[in-house]
Amino acid sequence: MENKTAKSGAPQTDSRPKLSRQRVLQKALEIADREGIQALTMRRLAQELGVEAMSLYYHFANKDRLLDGMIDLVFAEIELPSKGTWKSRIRSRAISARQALGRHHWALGLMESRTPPGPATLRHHNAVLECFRKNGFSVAAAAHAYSLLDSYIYGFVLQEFSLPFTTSDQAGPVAESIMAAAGEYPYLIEMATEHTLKPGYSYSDEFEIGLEIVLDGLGRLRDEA
Amino acid sequence: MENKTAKSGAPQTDSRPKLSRQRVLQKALEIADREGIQALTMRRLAQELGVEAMSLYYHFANKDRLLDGMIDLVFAEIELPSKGTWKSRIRSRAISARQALGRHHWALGLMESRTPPGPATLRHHNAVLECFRKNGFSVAAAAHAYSLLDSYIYGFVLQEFSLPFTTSDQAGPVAESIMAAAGEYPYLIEMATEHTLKPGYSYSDEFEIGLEIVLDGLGRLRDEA
DNA sequence: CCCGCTTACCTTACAACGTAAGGTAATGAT
DNA sequence: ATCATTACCTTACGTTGTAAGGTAAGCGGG
Repeated sequence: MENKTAKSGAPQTDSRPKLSRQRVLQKALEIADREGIQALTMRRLAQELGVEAMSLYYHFANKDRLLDGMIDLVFAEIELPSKGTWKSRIRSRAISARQALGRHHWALGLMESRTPPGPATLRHHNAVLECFRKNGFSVAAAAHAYSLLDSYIYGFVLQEFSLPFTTSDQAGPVAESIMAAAGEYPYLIEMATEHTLKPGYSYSDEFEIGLEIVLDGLGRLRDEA
Repeated sequence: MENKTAKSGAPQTDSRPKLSRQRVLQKALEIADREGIQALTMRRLAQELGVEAMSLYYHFANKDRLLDGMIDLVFAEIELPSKGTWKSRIRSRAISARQALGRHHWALGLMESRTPPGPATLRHHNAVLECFRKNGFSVAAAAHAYSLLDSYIYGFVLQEFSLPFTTSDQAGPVAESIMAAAGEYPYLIEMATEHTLKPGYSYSDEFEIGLEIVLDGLGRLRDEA
């Protein structure tokens, strides 16, 4: 016990709580964004909040519930535009979704094995479905559309962050190790030398290209039924 | 030391190694598939292989390298069909990819933060690119096509497994908790009652629907250039 | 005024984790 | 016969999530 002469650290002279669900969640996001999800430990989180680890368990049943809350916060960041054609609205919400998931790229890794979606997530999905349904999509078509669209968004972000590089000028070491096994992968090499390694290339740019193809597909889906 | 009178367990009377990269990786896959990735600990894995935990470190520098190997094994399971039109070949490899990722649905969660791709992964990507390039896709078009296609596949699997249910008859408790917040999410409820909760519905069926839309888009992409 | 309840945080403790450091028995080469 | 290499084991350490229970402050009712 090298912990003060009398009692514990700061005996809570103020009456107001130091912690709150929101404060904890925000700090958790901050740590995960800054140093990766593996750096987010209960002790570390507590420390940055100026409390002890076990205090967090007053606000969250366990770490998984905290992670659930973090995911819901990410979904809350995705904006649902209210103006324009259905296509432009869906497009800008897709771009916003990619940005949000990109800012917190630990989020996708947490999605497997998550419990029931939080309120922000539900509100979000509801709003997107509303956009489809109010613009000529049948219920079935809306289901197909939403599945395709979000699959594309999630998958793209996943690939974007599992890629060892994003822009051509940071591709050095990886490219070399692939080139090392030279003749084995001719088409990979062609792609690298003639496309992805060209100056100015950035995988991020692929997002909107694919998105337009998806949106065209959704339009056709709508007009068929 | 309650560990035998003389020495340790089985003093390795046989000359042949009990362990090998492949044997370890296969058992690791098995455990992760059976009980989830969080059940895959070095001690547990070693135990099921009949050795001690530290023995694994002779074959893998650390746990991350083992996880890398597991991912490469998953990619090795994806078959690359060699017959048919480009569309049918790409389609069946997409279906195969979904199946492989579905059999090992921890794989996607590991993809973030992975080190350079393994040989099976490289061979796989090379083969898919070959299929595009030999069938009228320009280098740029092949890049777009591959990005879109795999984004869709990865994203779909991700959604499929982050969904709390897959078929309509196991949707009970989740549906109820959403219905509880009744008026809040009208379009979510419409979707549920008129589509996803209908008997016979299975989200898995959405995959091929979206896939056809994607494939159509790829065809148009090819023919434009 | 005091007494007990609730709220919000703390202390201690533990089992399980990844793995560093070093040991050892068998095999193969010289 | 010697010695290095291979393949596995023992022990130990620091870190993790969290169970169990403690405590101090504020509040409401008698």
